[in-house]
Amino acid sequence: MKPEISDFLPYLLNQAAELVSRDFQPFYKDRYGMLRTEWRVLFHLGHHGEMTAKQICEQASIHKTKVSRAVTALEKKRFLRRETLEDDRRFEALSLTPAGKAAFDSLAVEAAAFDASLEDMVGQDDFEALKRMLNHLIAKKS
Amino acid sequence: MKPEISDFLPYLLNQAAELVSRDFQPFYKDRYGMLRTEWRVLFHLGHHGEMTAKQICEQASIHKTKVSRAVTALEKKRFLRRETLEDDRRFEALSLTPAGKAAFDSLAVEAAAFDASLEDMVGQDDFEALKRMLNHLIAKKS
DNA sequence: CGTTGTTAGTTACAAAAGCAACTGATACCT
DNA sequence: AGGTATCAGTTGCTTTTGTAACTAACAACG
Repeated sequence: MKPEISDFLPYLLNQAAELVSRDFQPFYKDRYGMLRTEWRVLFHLGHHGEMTAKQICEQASIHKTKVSRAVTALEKKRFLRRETLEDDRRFEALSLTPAGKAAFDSLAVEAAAFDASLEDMVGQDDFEALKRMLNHLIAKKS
Repeated sequence: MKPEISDFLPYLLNQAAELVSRDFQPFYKDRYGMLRTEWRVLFHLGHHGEMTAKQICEQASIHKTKVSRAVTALEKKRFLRRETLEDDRRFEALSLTPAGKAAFDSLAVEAAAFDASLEDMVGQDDFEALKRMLNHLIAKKS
């Protein structure tokens, strides 16, 4: 039997991620001029507070050069500040400035609304199940 | 209550898609020197037979410039041939050469095995449910 | 016809991502 | 201490992507 394209999970994940990301992009791009990686870094810092670049790399599975450039860009936008750790001067503690926090708060509200719209789209039960499965898959893979 | 990062569906989809894609990449990259978009185009042609570039764009939600370049690359690799449609000479019918079919067949087997390994990872019921939900989401979004 | 508009696909240029080599700092090992 | 290895983060260079303008073919309307 011929394999159906809609049966290959990597394809489905890519497609879904692509479509959903594209729809959310205007929120951080138009208002704040952020790139996707910048938004992701801001998101992580907003959620977890102070982190090092390495921690962001690991948690978000983003390559260190991408994070490095996003951090530089966010710093230039005055959304983030860095402070070298005194016990190990290779590390920098990254944290959001008040302006960064404000941007994060505002975007977090919009993200929540966007998420809710996705929930409406697929139905509440499926939505929870989908998140659970994706978390499971991510945990197994990373 | 603080929103958890693992509760934002676009983030989860991106993360899952990224991790899974990265794992499958070696199959088409190392053996055939293909890029991701090339593999996706090959995949579609392998499944659907003859198609135009536009049809691939629509079905796969890939931008036409990306498809155009992937088609050129696949043609250079002798995996694909184009034939201008006589009833409307703007269109080109794209089809796989025997070499392209062979590559597709081989990759389709590996893709199926890869998919099965993902099924093992998340469990059969969740796997089916996940695919169903993603298909549903994609249908609603595109 | 011929002019205007639209469509499939390409190309040129700019932005972003990937990769490998690098810097500065720490750890380890003798 | 001195030498080597390792690690966090950056930078330079190449590859890939995104955007907009373009070409060639068709359509519609006068």
